[in-house]
Amino acid sequence: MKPDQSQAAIYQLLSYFSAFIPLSRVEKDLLVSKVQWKRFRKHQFVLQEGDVCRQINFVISGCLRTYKIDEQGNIHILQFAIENSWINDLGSFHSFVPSTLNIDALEDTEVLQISYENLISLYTEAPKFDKVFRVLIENAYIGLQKRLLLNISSTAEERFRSFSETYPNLTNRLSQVQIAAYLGVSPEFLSRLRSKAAKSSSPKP
Amino acid sequence: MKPDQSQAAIYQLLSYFSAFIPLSRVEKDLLVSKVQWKRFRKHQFVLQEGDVCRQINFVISGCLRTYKIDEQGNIHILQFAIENSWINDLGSFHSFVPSTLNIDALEDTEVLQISYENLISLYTEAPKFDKVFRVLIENAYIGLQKRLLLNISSTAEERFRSFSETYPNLTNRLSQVQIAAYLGVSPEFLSRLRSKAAKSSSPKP
DNA sequence: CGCGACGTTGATTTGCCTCAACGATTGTGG
DNA sequence: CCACAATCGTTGAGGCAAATCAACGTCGCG
Repeated sequence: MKPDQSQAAIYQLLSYFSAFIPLSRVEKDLLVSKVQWKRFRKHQFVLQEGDVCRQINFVISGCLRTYKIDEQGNIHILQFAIENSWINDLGSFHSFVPSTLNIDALEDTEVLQISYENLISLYTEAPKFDKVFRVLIENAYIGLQKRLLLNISSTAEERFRSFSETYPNLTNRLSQVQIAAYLGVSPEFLSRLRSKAAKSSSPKP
Repeated sequence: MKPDQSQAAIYQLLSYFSAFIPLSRVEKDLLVSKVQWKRFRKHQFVLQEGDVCRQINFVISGCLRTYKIDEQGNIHILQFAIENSWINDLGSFHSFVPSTLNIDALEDTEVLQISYENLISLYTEAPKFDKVFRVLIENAYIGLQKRLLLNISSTAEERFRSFSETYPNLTNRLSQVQIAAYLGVSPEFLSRLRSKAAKSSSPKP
């Protein structure tokens, strides 16, 4: 591990875990020994389509996104990850198959990574992490289910409202192109939705 | 536990687990002591909107569905569960909040249930089940992610083709109304898709 | 038997996309 | 530090995918 920045990053990771489950000194040390600090520049790839996803990523600062490119070349965003979020391609990670997804940086970003081998040994040496990651992924599953439901049952307008309310910070931080690709609408249509929403919320005299 | 049918059900559950992780005699006995056999008639509710989801369900035979009713009264299906599938509302189950989802039976159905208390004690007494359920939910997450991607990036026609290929058995077993509510299209439109697909695959002379 | 779900088909409407053009902003290399 | 390119957000016109509404035959079930 590098000193300096990585020390602060590790402190952040431990705080994150402590917030929802207490870890012993031994467990903390073990965890720290398994993570690796890394930095990505804006536009840099964290994972490229065709490669196997070999580590899970915990974002310390900045912003990453997971997306897929379809046959027509359109981008569809599965997930954004800002500070204190996890991001990776679980399917590829667990089955060692080449990923069909891309992960890249929307801002300069710091992450802590855990490789597959390290994660396995983490589970083996401290089974409590089975529980920790079970809870983490349960929450991710619940969130994903909500999003799917919103997608199959709502109009683009409702999805956008819901997104703005759920992630008010992301709404300013991301460009509309990114948000449109996440909501599954064209940037042009999102623009119309926004102007419509602005009009109805503050009717100019 | 009841004898007879429930014995066969328990055997089925143990086979299911053994297929992807070995369990010791002790772990098997513990698991068995935590489950309860139950039967639901066609149309019967397993979970109703407004109630807290208090157990997870493993389907032995038959078919259940999770769905949501929107403001206009339309039904949107999140999941079907046939033999050897799990079904429940995880969000409600873990947070003790009233569910916004319904689960009911599309056929007469047998399940094995594990209550919240029993699941917690199962985790406590045999931490290996943390790992077991971590893996289960990881797989569920991966599947859900695929479905979401399909929904935001594909036309109804592609989604239907994908569904037919992924679940050929369900395609016959379920009514088109159910499949339409799962795919997020109107039953009428699904009907048109089907007739179009039939035409193109076997062009009548 | 009769009633209500189901599947089908037609006509019309609508939510959203595509293509295109335009300023405003960003960023990049000379 | 400026010039030029690239990206972004906006707006308009036209088109397509899918919803809606409606009518009709069929089937299973009480």
